[in-house]
Amino acid sequence: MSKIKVRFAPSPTGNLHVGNLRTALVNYLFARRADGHFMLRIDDTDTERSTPEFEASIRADLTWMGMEWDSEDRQSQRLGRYDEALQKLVADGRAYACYETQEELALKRKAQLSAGRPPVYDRAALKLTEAQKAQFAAEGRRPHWRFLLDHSEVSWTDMVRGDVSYHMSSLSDPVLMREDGRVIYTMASVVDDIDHDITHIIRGEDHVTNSAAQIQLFEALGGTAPVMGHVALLAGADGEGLSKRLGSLSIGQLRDEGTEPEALARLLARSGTADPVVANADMFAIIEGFDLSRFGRATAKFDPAELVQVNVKIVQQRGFDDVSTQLEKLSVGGGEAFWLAVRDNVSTVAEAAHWWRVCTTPLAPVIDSAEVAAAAAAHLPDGDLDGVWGAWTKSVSEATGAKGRGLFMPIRLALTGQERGPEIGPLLRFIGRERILARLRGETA
RNA sequence: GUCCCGUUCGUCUAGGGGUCUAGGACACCGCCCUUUCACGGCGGCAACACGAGUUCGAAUCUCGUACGGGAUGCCA
Repeated sequence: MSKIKVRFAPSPTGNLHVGNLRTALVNYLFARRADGHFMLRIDDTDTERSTPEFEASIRADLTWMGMEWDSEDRQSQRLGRYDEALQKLVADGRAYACYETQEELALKRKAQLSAGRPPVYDRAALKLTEAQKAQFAAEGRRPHWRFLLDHSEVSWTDMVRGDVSYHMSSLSDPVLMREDGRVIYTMASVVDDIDHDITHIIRGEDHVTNSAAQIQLFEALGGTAPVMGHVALLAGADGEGLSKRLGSLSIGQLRDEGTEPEALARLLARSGTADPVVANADMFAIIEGFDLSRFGRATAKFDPAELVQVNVKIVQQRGFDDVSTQLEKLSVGGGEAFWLAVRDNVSTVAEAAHWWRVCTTPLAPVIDSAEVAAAAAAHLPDGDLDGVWGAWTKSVSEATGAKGRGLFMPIRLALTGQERGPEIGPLLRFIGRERILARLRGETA
């Protein structure tokens, strides 16, 4: 048994959304789990829509998620191979030239549809005589090429869907090469998978009919089809397809909103399975627990609210070393002590900046109890403010008789202006004596 | 239109004829803990899309209906 090798093959015609990223992640985890090889393949044969910017964005997203690839290739560098493959197919009688224009084909489809028949290509080009083809050539018309499907039943055992079979007669012969000589994904992908020795193809269920046709292509090209796995698609929280709302679930936006990569990975690796989403940032644990056969066949919903919940837990587990660079960028000071003081009260790392501002920039205090505030000001211990919280509040309590919430809430409101937040004690040294006293007097400071 | 696939607590799902008064996780609610919030502990609420059929017995098998997703490109 050769080593397992999978690939993620995005086309740089747009930014990744959670659905795409999930496909990438599933491949990545499958490879890592099996100690296999994870390849990145850039499917850039659609030169009209592919851009270097999208490609850079895709790479950035994968890297951000921690999915290193073991090798990479791009289809635009392998054009010669596709021509060779087409030649072989033509020689073997499995590919044939077609001369219909796109308008003619569209018309044909429409007619079939209104006649209540499936819009399958009628293979009219197969009946063209040599003279007719010569005539087209003389007119300067160039052919596009189709794969001659064997109208049998194709079946395979799918890694997530079990036994699948398709009657190929309900499919159109797929176009392999455009009129202008550019290769179509259907063939390029198969040629690549053969040349790269891909052993398992894992992709979304939107590819099942592709897979059926491609299995015949693999065989026609002298290879055997890899093991297939089609995971159910992800839908938005409302159940609608993800592609319809690219913007709201783009990886870039999630990242900007403070999503931690491990949170996304955790959720994406588990949604569609029965396994609980564990908020643990350990990527190794995610790999260990990954099992493709646990994925269901039903469309899973991706709920951003759940992502937020997982994310909060991941953030609160972050050690200072994990976030120091980010805090620096946010101009949050205070070092490890500050992070430890606030991390249980933030839902994103960026929110630490909020509490840093509360501590270090002027705010309007809320004086809920003038008596407690005055006593607090009077009893604030001299010297280092670290660790004085207990003694300080005790003396304030003795002086005023205030206890519990009645004691702590006025101090919290005076010092932070808010009812909720991190424990006050560890924050004192960051607010500073002067500011504490001023705020207790009700002054904006 | 045609072809695939799907439909179990709010969500992700377990389950493949009797063990299902349907299990788990997350969410939610309550209680406990607590010097805010959170964490943690304990408990609770809550689902087999609908209709026929097969069977002694159906969440599980069959058919139909409804709804949803995908495919049906000289996109990937």
